[in-house]
Amino acid sequence: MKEVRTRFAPSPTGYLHVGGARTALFNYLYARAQKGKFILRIEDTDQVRSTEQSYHQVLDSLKWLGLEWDEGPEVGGPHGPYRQSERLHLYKEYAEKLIHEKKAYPCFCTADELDRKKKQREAMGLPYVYDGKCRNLTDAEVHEKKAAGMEHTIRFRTPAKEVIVDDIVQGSVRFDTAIIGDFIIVKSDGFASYNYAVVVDDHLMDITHVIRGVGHLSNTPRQIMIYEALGWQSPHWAHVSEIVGSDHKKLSKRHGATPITAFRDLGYTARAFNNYMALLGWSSPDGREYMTIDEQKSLFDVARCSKSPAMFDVFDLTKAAEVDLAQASIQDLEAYLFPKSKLNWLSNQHIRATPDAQFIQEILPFVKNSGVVPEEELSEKNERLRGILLSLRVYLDTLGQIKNYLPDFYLPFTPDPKDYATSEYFLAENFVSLSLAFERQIEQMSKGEKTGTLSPDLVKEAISLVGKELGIKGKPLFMGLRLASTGRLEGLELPVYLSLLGKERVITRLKKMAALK
RNA sequence: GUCCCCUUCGUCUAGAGGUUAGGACUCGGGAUUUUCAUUCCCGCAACAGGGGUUCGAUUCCCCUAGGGGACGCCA
Repeated sequence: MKEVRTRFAPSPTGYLHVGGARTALFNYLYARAQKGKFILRIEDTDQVRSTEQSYHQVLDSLKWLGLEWDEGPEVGGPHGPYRQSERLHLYKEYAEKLIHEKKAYPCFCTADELDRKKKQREAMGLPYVYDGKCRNLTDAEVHEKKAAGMEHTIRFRTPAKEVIVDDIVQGSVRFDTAIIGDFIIVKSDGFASYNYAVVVDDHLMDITHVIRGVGHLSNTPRQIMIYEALGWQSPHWAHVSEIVGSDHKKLSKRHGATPITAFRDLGYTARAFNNYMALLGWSSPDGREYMTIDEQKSLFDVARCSKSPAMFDVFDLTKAAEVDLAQASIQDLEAYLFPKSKLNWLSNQHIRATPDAQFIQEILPFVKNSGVVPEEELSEKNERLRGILLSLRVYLDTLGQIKNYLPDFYLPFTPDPKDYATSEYFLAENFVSLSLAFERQIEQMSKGEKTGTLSPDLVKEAISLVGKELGIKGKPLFMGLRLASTGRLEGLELPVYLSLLGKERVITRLKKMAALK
């Protein structure tokens, strides 16, 4: 059987967003599932809008997601070049062939002229189709106009017929070519237009499956006609649903789509993000939702993709309704995230599943970014930091959230009496004696220990001794001590918590809390 | 306006001519955790509406409504 070859073909006219990234993911997963190849091609024939900066941004995003392409920019391959701007000679070659065979023709209509006609039609409420003014120019006329230096485009001579797109996702869809008309395949700047270039490239690159957004479905009959005109075989089509935002509008660069890099900067792992994107429009046969990328690579099938649009339900509209999420800073985006989204749940699951060493390595930049950990302790070898991070990981939906927990372990303790005014454990009569007894026990028991260290076992022992000494047990004992020694009513298991805080900080907190009374 | 597509819990979705319409996230309740989170259990919650076809329709067909997309010398 023929090797499956899929491709992702972004245009470098902006950043990569969820819509495009999910298309890339599907192409990648399908190629992997079929043991085929995944090709990256850059569609930069829009000379006005394509930028080098955008090109790098798109590649960076794909790399972060881990969607490694087998052929394409930077890695090369036997079907190159992989940037359309470097394939101009190919488009020219086949355009000439089409003209020679009278399947395409030069058109000298100006943009202004066309624009005027279009507006007229629209004013009458009619759809615009090219009127075919240049369709039947004689060779002499063409010659003459060219000699006069008139700019021209090349139009495809659309046959009157019905084209059927046989689509893996959408089924059979019929189109009447009368509403398409003769369309431009080469622009007046000599660059191929999308519908033409994509056919030449896909054919020459031996693409077997075109997986893309359903927005392209209505372009497909044009492409099929070109395949036919050139005597080539069409690839298999798979038009997957679009992704819409919480407002039910398609995600696009102009409309609320957040750059992929923003999710990286927020502290989502690529593993979690891919998992979430895979679930947008696709479901695994057994219904499993938490999946590693390897599982996705073996399970993915474009035939299981849904036709109806999927909502990227990650931002809280009640907070972000009037905001342009595409422009928002990371800080702002964080505030607009819906804290209980499925993405966050998946992200938390993936963070927990990450091997320790990898987790530490991945979170370190975010730890650094929090700005509260001293430079000399900012290392994956630092035992205390490792302990803190590993203990805290179950709380994290994103790696970026670590900054909410770190100050407690690294910044000076400054309790505010107001916070405790109504706390039953603080108000308890024995609060101070509990505190004093605990401090004494800790001091006494840790005499022989290394400076600063406080083992969980030692803390456990101290707690029970204090309980016996003062005749307190149960919740009042544990919660009282928790408040007295940490200043908080929630957090890690107390012995672990205090051990990570270290002896000095615990003693300081005990003193400060007791002094508040 | 023309053409195309879509519509199952709030969200992601499974499903199939006969099911108590299933799962996941969220939410509510309970248990465990001497705290919070976790974990576990239980629960709330859906086939857009109207016509057909059929013994039987949420599933097939038509219409309506709503939504989306395409109608470029953008991709």
